[in-house]
Amino acid sequence: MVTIYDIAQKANVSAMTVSKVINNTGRISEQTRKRVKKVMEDLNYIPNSNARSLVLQQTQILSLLITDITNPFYTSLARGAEDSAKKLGYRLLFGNSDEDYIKEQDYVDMILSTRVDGVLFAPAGDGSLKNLEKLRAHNIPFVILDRAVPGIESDIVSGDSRQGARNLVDYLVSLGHRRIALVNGSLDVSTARLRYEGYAEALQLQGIALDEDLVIHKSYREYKDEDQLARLLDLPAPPTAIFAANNFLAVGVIGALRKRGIRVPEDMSVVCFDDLDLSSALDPFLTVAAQPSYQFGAMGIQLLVERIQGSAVPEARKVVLPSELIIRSSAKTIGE
Amino acid sequence: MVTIYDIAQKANVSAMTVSKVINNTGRISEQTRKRVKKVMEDLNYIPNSNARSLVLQQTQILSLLITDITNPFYTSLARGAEDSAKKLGYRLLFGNSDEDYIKEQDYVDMILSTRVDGVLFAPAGDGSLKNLEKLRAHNIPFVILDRAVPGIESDIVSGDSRQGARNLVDYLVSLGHRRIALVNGSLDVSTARLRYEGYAEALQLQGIALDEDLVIHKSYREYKDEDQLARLLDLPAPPTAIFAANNFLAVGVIGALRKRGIRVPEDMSVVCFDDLDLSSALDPFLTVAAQPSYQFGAMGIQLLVERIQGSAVPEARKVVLPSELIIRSSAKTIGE
DNA sequence: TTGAAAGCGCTAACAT
DNA sequence: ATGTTAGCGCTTTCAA
Repeated sequence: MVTIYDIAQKANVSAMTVSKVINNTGRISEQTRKRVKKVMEDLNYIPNSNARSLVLQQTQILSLLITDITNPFYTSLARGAEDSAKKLGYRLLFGNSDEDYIKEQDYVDMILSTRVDGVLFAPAGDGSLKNLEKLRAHNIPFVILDRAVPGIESDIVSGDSRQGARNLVDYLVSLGHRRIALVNGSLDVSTARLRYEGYAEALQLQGIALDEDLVIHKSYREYKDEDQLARLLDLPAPPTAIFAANNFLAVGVIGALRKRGIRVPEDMSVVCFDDLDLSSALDPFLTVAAQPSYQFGAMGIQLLVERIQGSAVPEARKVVLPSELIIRSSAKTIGE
Repeated sequence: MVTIYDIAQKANVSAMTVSKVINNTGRISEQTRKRVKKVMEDLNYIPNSNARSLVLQQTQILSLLITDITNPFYTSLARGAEDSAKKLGYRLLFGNSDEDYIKEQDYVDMILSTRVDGVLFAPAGDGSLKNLEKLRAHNIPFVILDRAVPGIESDIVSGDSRQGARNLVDYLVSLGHRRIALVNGSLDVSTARLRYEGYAEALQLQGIALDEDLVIHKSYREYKDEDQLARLLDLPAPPTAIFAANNFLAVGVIGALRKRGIRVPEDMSVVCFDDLDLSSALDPFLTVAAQPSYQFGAMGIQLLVERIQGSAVPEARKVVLPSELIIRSSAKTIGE
């Protein structure tokens, strides 16, 4: 491998001079600089960033940990993070926890040993607490994405789950629905709790009694489980509308409904949190509370880098990105 | 930061002994091992992988470079790569070139300076040649994904674009179509060339003259450009079916068709290469030649690690993953 | 303007 | 079974 010493020798200077040329530090005569640069090109020299990191005590690497790479919400978020990181001169080390605390922990260990400069962390849920505490114990700056974790104070970029849920339920009520089911994520996850709260609040404000029989808590990823849904539909007074707490659950719900011959929206209205990606453009069908996922990533990196570089950054900044109600055709006026 | 020296001191041993405990090398008495381990835990010690990489001359990092993180094909591929890398003890450094040679080059430089052990490289197109040559010049093992690049001999995992295209066209012909348009990617990309060839071959075998007026070459990502499509539809004898060379182009085509009030499949049949993701489960609509994208990634990592670790690996292994024709409802018998 | 020396955290090779 | 030495490629400090 070509090192600065190879360059130094060929250019008849010291390694130190080469280093200065590379980093544009110190005073170097124009002549020397040119000569060194020439040799670097001739020899195809590429600095070894491991050696650099070792002495500098910083890597210029940021880590992004998400929970589900197949979900367009996170894909788009990743894109925002990547663009932003690139712009700011950082590399992105990428991890996918699959909503699994163990996998998440493995990634935390990897992150720690890589000595990344900071972490953009989308927690799997409340159980992420000890993983985040570990990062903190090692003084790695991090910004939390999407889901708050009780017990951790930090910068966080999140959506407004409560408000988004209320908008969705309000909308359904405005269509005449009163038996509205909630197919929720696990209560172990802050956004699921907030969506549940928003759902409950909206109902209360509309003077509709909350019926716990109409509420299912599963996981954001268990969109294929149809048993619980069956129970919902076999109720003496089944719902006329379903609010799915995320996009995947909505897809699962609709799939299961169709299997039973229940048409959406004719026989059942369905709305959800989070949009689907481009392919839904084929059939702009789902009525959703869409979140600005790209912004989650871009903004997250920005906060993170500010915290890494900035001296006087306020503690625990909370950025809340609003969701947008996009009315399409998966919900309709009741009884029409 | 806690180093092996801190551990060594607390445990009353030398740094070397600590190193041996960490790596399970050399002979260490059970007693010493226990004591050292205890101290490591007490001090929350995490090895510095940069220092390790520097002396070992290997990083245990693999790089994955894809061209479009928003495309489910690559997302799924990334997931396969990630799972596989994790299983084999490698970290994954992730890059997205956006089908852009310049961005791709930036990533190559980053990869080089990180001294990754190997690269899984999905090229943007033929112009990736010099980027791949650069990797080769620096002796970084790589495996190419999806698109062959003329001038580069290497391990490669690709689909069977020619055969997939033929299947799709044959299917359309079997439905009675004879004026079949091709909305293709750029001829700068091997898969686009092969899909074009497959298209042409299928037509010829069916005794249908190829009409270049029915062929459009754009880019795999330009799914929103409607001008060229308009030209196609305004032809004296417009097509009755369209073969889109990838999923995004199909979405664009269908969107544009609908804007003009042309229904799919009633007025126009549409098929494409590559499936959409889960969200298409909502409306299993598109008839596609689906590729096993997860396998692309998983298999790619496997070949890559074999090449990195293995001594006697044959040169330039070519793995071809077949596509599967999935017939849904975006194409129908002509005139029915 | 340039360079020598020391050290970042770790491990291979070689003692003891 | 354990320790000493040297060095991976780079930069900081200080001296020339």
